[in-house]
Amino acid sequence: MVQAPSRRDRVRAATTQEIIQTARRLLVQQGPDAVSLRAIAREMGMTAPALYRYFGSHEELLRHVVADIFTELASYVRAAIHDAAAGAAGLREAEVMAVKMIAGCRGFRAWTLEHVPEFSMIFGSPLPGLEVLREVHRDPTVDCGYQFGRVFLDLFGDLYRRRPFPIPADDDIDPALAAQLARYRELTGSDLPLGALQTFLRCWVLLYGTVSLEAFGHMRFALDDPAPMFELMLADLAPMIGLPYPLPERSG
Amino acid sequence: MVQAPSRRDRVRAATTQEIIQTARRLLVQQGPDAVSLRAIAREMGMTAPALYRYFGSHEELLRHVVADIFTELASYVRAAIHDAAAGAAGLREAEVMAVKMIAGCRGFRAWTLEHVPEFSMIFGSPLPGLEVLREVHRDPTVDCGYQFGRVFLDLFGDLYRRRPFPIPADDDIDPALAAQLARYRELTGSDLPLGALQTFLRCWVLLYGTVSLEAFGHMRFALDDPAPMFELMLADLAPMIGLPYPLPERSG
DNA sequence: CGCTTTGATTAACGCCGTTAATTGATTACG
DNA sequence: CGTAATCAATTAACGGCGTTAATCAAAGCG
Repeated sequence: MVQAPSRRDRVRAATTQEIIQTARRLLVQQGPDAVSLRAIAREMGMTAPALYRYFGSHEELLRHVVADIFTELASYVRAAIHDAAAGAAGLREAEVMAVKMIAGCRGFRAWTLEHVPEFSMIFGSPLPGLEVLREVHRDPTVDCGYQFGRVFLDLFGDLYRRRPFPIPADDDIDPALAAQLARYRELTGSDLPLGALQTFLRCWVLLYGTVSLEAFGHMRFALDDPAPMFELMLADLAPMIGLPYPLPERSG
Repeated sequence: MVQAPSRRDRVRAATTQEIIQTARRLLVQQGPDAVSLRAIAREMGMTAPALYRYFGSHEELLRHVVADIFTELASYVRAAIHDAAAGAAGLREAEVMAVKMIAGCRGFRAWTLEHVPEFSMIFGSPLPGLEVLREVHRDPTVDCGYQFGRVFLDLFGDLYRRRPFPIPADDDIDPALAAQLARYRELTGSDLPLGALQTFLRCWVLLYGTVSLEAFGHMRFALDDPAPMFELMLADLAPMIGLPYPLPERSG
């Protein structure tokens, strides 16, 4: 049986949240190097060691910040999908699904470009010493990362069930990959065929590559404004999942 | 008229190179946080302020490290392409080109996986305050980045001239993109049509996305070993540039 | 009331980038 | 040759960092 949280625990949780939000504000306003224990404490009218009541280390605090960012990104993308679906009432089902998928991808990009420091924190080079922890402690980062992945996976599954598109047969999938896809399917409790999961991951590679190149500025060697490349990517992505693209748009 | 470098200048350049190599060794052996002026100096039997004779700041030193890494990566990929070409003597021209292109991509991935810290440094989230400098100081980072890009661009151009593949006509390219592609073509002195450059950048997005997802571990939410995804990406990439894939391989 | 727990403090350690002042060696040249 | 200038390095110091230990005041509670 789970105990109801005491008043002190609630205060504690609230303070924890304040710390995370302060850290995010520093991240956004002054860059990643400004997210120091001392700066956060200063900002909150405390001293640095006080934060050790809430987090075991600077790195643990950062992992909670990452988790918070993942959660916000997930709800942002969910909202973008939801809004697009509302705006697409009356269209045929295939088109509604296309609108939702495109909106999810565009939402991901829009959030990223508005939150480059946060994006860097969750999708850039991993914090040193993070990977080892993946399986050890229950890391909030991992759970929230999964939660974000689920937004796209659910949408993708919805699309596949309503409007199945061509996917490779199990026998056409590299056995080494198929085994891992099966594990992933089990992990997520999905009921999609392996081929659909493979296509899902190919889409994720496309989306992540395009958006992170743009966010990190690694396309500036050629382009000042990589926005058209994103649309090109969508044009590549849509036929992979049986969607019409470009859509009949109602607004630019 | 350019003066011959004096003995002192040569010593200076040699020391500069030693510093950069020491920094890289620290990066590889002890991670990005270990690349501090003090640690580098310690490693070289000096004190930290001495390094200011060679670099104006810690960040400037890091930019030179980045440039050095770019240069090494470029020559690694060039060598991989060269070796593959040597091994493909006797095949038909289309197949030779395919072998070279695939070897370049595989070389890029292989180097990355063997040099994850270095890859993170040059292709991860940009160092804070870097982007503003792009146009101001002559930054070695930028030049060496271009030099790396040229490896693939040259190979790509070679391929297109020998075995033209379908590309979009100029009129089918988003005007906003076409203008930038024209600028890029001018910058690089290339003679490729805009459509080929567009295809080139789409390939770069695919390659970068796949490799960086793998290097940064952002695919571990689904796959322990993303290697099969790389081969899938190659299978997507090859038809974009008119190459047969999979190739008749001589060794796994 | 007294004891414990809680949440904070201050002081300190060793690290960092950076600057200023200084020192020793080497070079340049009158 | 001898002296002045230059160069490459040093030491000392500043402020900031993460982290730890010792301390302290208030709250909770028997």
